[in-house]
Amino acid sequence: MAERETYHHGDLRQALIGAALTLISEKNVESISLRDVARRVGVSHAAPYRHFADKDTLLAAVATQGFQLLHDALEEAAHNVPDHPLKQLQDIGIAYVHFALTHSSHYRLMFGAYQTTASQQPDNLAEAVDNAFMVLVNVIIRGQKVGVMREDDPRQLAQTAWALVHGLAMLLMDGKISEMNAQSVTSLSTAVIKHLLKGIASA
Amino acid sequence: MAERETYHHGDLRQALIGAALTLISEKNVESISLRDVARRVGVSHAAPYRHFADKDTLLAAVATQGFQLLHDALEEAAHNVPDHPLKQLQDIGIAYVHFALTHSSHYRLMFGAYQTTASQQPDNLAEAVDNAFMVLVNVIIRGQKVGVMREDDPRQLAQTAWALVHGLAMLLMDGKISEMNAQSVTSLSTAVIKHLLKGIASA
DNA sequence: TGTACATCAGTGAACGCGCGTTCACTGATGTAC
DNA sequence: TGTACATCAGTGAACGCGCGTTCACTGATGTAC
Repeated sequence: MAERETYHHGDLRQALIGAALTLISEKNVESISLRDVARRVGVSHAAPYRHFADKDTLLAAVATQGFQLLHDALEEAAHNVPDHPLKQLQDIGIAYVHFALTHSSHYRLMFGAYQTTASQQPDNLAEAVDNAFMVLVNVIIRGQKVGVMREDDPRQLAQTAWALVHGLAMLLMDGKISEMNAQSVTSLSTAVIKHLLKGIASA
Repeated sequence: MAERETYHHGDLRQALIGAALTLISEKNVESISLRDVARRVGVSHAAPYRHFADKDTLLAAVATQGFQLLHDALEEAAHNVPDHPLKQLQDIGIAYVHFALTHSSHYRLMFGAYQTTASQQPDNLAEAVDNAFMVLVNVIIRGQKVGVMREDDPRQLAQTAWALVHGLAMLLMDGKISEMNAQSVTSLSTAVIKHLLKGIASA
């Protein structure tokens, strides 16, 4: 597609990741092919093999980038009310669901089944996942220090919160929960998260 | 594979669904093909078209059957302590996660992305989904009547619980939450669900 | 500044593959008389 | 009880397809002297 004046691309690696991302936002993850991605960049379909061992490795890189974006989105949400951990946790949750729904195809890739079986699982993927997760954990630890959250294992509380927003996002994406009664996704998320917060807040 | 003595199969429709289920339990959903399924039953690869419009329709039938199984598993869990809605809700949640993890490939199909885009969405799929969901709703309504649960919208409380267990099951299946510290899935599920229950129980 | 050479990035043809779906067919079954 | 015929289930060849990956290659780049 794109025209190149030089024989060498310059930064084909990043370009391929970017193209994969664009394609993912256009159609669903399963139906994008390595050849599609190469076409998009305007490069022969064998060229990607100079930068990625195989298709899965490229997709893993895209997934890694997704977790970095997610991390940034959560961090940003956390910075709005830095002194109110409970509200912070709520905002992070809402931002989480919002991110998932506005990047649904990317999000699906990040959590896709094949990731588990992928031949090459780059270490920075696991690291990126953990970074995003730690945003939750840290807010909870702060909440406990300030005395507004229960003194349970903070990682387990974070896993609970994660499970809730992940599940909500997925059910919405897959159409299993329909936003009936003209209820917006945000207000539904808010309500759902508040139920959990009642369980997390110290009595 | 299987030998047939008669030209006509008898109940090819059910046999195909069954074979698809077996294949799904052996490998992941994306990699099973219609031809695989037909081979398994010992029938030509064109034969399924006498019973299903296309591949998606067959898979939708398999998904529907999955939701019926899930419904039965949840009902069974609910019947153990019929007079204690909070405990009941907890048991249902644990049973839910257990079902998902012991039928992971089937479960993935039930919630798969393609379901949303499927050409033929049989009405009994939506019905089966709703039946399973109603197990949750009904327990909550009973809990409210008995006065042990908050008086929020029961459907929304049920959606919250659903999101939690769905998310937990998915994160575990996808290896995003690892059962570290030799903590069993059941004890993790129990702990996670208890956090939510604190939010749902009436103060 | 110029040249030789190693290294690396991208090419394009080719491989083998299995898929979903269609089609004209044939074998089996049931029903009306 | 026997026959004619419509209906339906399953067959097997064929279609067109795009995929992931490999390979020997060529064009570009940088570095040592």
